[in-house]
Amino acid sequence: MPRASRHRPAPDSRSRIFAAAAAEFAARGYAGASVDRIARAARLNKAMIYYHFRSKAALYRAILRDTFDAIGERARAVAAAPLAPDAKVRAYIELFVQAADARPHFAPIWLREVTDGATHVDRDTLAYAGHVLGTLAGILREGERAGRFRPVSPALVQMSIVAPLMLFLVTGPMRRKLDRAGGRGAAALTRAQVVAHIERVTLAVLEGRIA
Amino acid sequence: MPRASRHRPAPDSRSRIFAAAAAEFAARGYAGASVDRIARAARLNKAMIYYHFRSKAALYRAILRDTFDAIGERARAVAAAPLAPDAKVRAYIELFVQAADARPHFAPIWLREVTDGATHVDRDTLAYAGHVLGTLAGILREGERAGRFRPVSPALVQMSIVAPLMLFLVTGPMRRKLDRAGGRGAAALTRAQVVAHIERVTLAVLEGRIA
DNA sequence: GTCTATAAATAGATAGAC
DNA sequence: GTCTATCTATTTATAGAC
Repeated sequence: MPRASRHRPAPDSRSRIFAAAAAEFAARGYAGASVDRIARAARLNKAMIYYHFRSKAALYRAILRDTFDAIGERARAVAAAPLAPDAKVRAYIELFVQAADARPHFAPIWLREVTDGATHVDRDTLAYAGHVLGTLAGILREGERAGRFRPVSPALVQMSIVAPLMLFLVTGPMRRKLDRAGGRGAAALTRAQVVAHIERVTLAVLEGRIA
Repeated sequence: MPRASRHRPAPDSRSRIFAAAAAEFAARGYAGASVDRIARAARLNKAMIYYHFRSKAALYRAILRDTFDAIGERARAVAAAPLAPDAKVRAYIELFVQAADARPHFAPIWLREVTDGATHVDRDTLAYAGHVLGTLAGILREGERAGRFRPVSPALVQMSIVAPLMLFLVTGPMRRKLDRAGGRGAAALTRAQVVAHIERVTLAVLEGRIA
């Protein structure tokens, strides 16, 4: 979590606001989130939020930016690592799993932001998201040149990776309710199952191993 | 779109509210939607909404219910049709594509509802959603018994089908902005491409054709 | 840095005339 | 069925004391 000034230690209040806001935006979405509730969760009052952040929108953008900085950095590291193409793809998938661990609120926030038509993100953060996709495109191109991958649209691959993962992460409560209201074992699905499935399928498609 | 009474023809105002509300909920989510804006879009005033529907929540639930009625009915038809297991799976996938055509606002609304933790749906509609998943489970079991499918978790299959499709449907504006802010061809992805990919991969997994 | 108090706009919902 | 007017609660945001 970044802070306002690099000269002084981060005041505890700012990071408390940051964490409370991430939880609130994740749970209720941008429109549903209340600055008052964020303040209460951070054990502060509203005025302190406006002391640290220009507005509700600026606070929201700071959270999005923070995550994309982290994902973008890791994505570049994966692309630059001395790994075979298939290992890079696996590492690229792992990257999002780890990002979900480190920032559990990112999946719901980003899913909503996308559904909102990307109306609240700033250009810079959007450019960061573009770079992540660009990194995947680079990995795929490398695999093609090495004769290991078939040509597949990077956007399609990205969606096949991220969509099931995000939806799994977000459907926890819903799957439990579904089971309670009819029982079909949807709640028993594990993250490991989903990730293994994504890795297996993605590499099979890229390596042309689908008969 | 259902109406309040089956004895009199549906008043135009009710269906106008229904359509305007679907668009508003899709664009802004439950919390972000404004009853006032829905009324204006329907060329009516707020009071008329409360004349036809008990509350904002009831209006929202009516929209969810309407779609799940339609999907549930089609799902049952697919399961009961005299088709081979692989054809049934293809038809099951098609079902969601057609539902997205008939009700373009369903994908964003359902994606948000799920992200909200399924807090606004009523039990009955949730049970309907459960039946749809149950139908898929039946198709898969039938394929297993016929020796055509390997055993795979129905919830995992459902997620692999619906997640990329929904995310594709919802990311239109976002993908266009992504291309404008860096250009990676994300906007060029077509629905046909996505659906073909989903069908190919789903059947390959079920039929054990992944080496 | 942290607070209370409050402004100003908007929300969902209702009363009651026609 | 359709309207205007309004009640009440909640929203984002700010002023100003400490």
